[in-house]
Amino acid sequence: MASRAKATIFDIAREAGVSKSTVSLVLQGSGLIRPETAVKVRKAIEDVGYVYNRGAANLRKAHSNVIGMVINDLTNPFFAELAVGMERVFQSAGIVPFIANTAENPVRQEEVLKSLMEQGVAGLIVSPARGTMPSAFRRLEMAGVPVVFAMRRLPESRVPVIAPDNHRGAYLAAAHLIGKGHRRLAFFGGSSDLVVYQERLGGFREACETQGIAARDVLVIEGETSRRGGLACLEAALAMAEPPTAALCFNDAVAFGVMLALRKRRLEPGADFAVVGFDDVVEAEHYMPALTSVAVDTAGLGERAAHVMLKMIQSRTTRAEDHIGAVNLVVRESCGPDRRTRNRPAGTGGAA
Amino acid sequence: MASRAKATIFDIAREAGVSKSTVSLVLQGSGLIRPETAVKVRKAIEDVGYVYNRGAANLRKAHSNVIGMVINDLTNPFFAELAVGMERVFQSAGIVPFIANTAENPVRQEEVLKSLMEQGVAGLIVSPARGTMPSAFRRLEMAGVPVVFAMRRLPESRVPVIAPDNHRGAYLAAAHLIGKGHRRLAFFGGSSDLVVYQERLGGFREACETQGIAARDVLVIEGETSRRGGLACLEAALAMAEPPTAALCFNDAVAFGVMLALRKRRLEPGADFAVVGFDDVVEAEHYMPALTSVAVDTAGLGERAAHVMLKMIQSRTTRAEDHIGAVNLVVRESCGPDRRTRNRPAGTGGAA
DNA sequence: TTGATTTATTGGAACGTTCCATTTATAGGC
DNA sequence: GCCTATAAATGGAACGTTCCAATAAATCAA
Repeated sequence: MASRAKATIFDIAREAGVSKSTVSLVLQGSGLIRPETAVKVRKAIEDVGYVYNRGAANLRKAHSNVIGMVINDLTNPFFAELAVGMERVFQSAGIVPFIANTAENPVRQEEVLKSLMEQGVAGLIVSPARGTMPSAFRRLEMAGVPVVFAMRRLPESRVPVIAPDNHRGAYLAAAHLIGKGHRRLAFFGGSSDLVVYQERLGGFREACETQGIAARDVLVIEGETSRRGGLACLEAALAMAEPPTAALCFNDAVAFGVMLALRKRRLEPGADFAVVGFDDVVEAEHYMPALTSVAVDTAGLGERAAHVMLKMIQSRTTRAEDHIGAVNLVVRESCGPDRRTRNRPAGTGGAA
Repeated sequence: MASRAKATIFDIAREAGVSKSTVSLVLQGSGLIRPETAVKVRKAIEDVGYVYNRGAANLRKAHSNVIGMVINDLTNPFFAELAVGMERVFQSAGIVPFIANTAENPVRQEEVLKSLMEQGVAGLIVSPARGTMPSAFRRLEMAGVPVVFAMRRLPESRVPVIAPDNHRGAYLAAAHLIGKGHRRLAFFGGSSDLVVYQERLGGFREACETQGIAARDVLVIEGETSRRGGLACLEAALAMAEPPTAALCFNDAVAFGVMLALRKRRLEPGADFAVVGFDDVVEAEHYMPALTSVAVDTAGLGERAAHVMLKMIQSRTTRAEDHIGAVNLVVRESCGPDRRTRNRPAGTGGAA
């Protein structure tokens, strides 16, 4: 019952009447030991309540089986979905990934990375915090620990990236809006220190140019990538002289904020102002109205990142190909046609 | 640039022209070494790109500084909030907690716990997966690892629990509904194999009895604790002969599902059917209509759990007091009066 | 100067594994 | 029976730390 000092491989060796080496072999499932012996040993392990000391083992083995996942914002359901995808593949490889949150704080991130390294992780999947210095991952690189960036990338870094095709996603979304007759468009939320932001905004701009929207008719408002940020963006936009009639949001959280702000002003998202999100989190489908959003196959990206990581570890390299995931626009109910265009054809009722 | 074999304490000793012991002392911030020596050593550490091997250290030190958090459903924002609270206090103690997800799967949970133990965690904060066998934590207990249950408890277990006052919360919510004139009440979602469920349902029932609601007028429908579950519950309820006019939901996710189902049927949550959630996740406030919910101070509970854990580790005990957190009902817009009652006083308009 | 005290530094033995090189037991070939 | 081949089990050294006991250097009291 009560536990004296922790049991070691020696204790169980004595218990089973074999040598420590034999126990070690059993622990590793070696085929060298006689089945009956193995059984005997396993019983002793059970009886004594032995717990394997991976730290000690790693001292010799050089490679642990711990993989860390460093996330910039645990409260964003998006990252939970990403984690779930990763876990699926790690689980089947017998690995338990450890998740750590940096809360979008580079200093905290530094601590987290340090701790993970000290723990002797075999590899790291990271969504870097905003404002991460390029140097932040130097230590990892020096130590030869495989690192994969998921969703976000750093300006100049040779770390492989698994991310969706942000440019294309934004392009599709903007084109959709324009196709619906909107002529004054906005891009809401995010900030320019994020590479993702550049990419999404780039796609948005390209669509506008290609489809003949004048530069002065596109409004870009940076802001927090949260509901609150979206709310602020919409308020700012509607305060302008000639406000936009549609917006592509940096992500779904921003879009939800925008819809909320519209409701507060007794405007109907979709009918009165079109909004498109990005990421297509599960809530998007369940919103009222359901949010049109760029689906990035989050869980799939997570799986992909995990696979790449596994391969890197296996081939003990620190390099790998980037992977840009396909995206597609999921059209739901959050963007009707521009009202001005809409009034010309048959008058459709008001309530959605 | 390229990294040869990992640098050890010996390498940096040679580099700095001191002994390994001195380096070790510096690493631990001992006051015994001369400041200038310490500086010299620290420089060498930097130059060589040394990373501390905590596994090796733990071999001697017996106590690591790793704390694990085992969560049953990472995709529920509720748990992210809990984690954030914990992280706040661990961070100030210089500890990086590792989070692992069990996805509500007892088998996976077993693996996760095993892995964490092997890693030599100093303590574990756990929200056990549904269907966890009481024996699942025996090993931990045998090994003397401090464990705290957060939010959920196991039927018979001496592990300290940090949880909200579920009974009281449910009581308050039900009383609120009854006070609004509702006479046919439902309890939606959750399943009876969860202790939390028993507690919440108990509070609900007590309120009904106390306030004179006949037993045959209270409807209990178990279901998934997710949006989807809520949807199903509402459908089932409305299909009955004399459907309820209000529901307390097991948690906010269920409540969101219920509201969604109402909308699908062109019913207005609040006006046509009252719904109350439980947990008061951040989204509750931002829903349309804003969800009345039982606030449990999730982050506060997380902080509390972390503090208890720290204290247990410090006093090397495996026992601690339970902590039942205060709750309060946050009234928003998701529950108007019973329609029948409402028609009697002055006619208030329809739209909320 | 000498010894006692304090201050800095150091060597060596653990810690719990793995893995290589051996040893011991078992079987096979002749 | 003896030698060899195969199978099964073992002892010892190593892994990178910590910590104790011991040493070396500096300071002080006489």
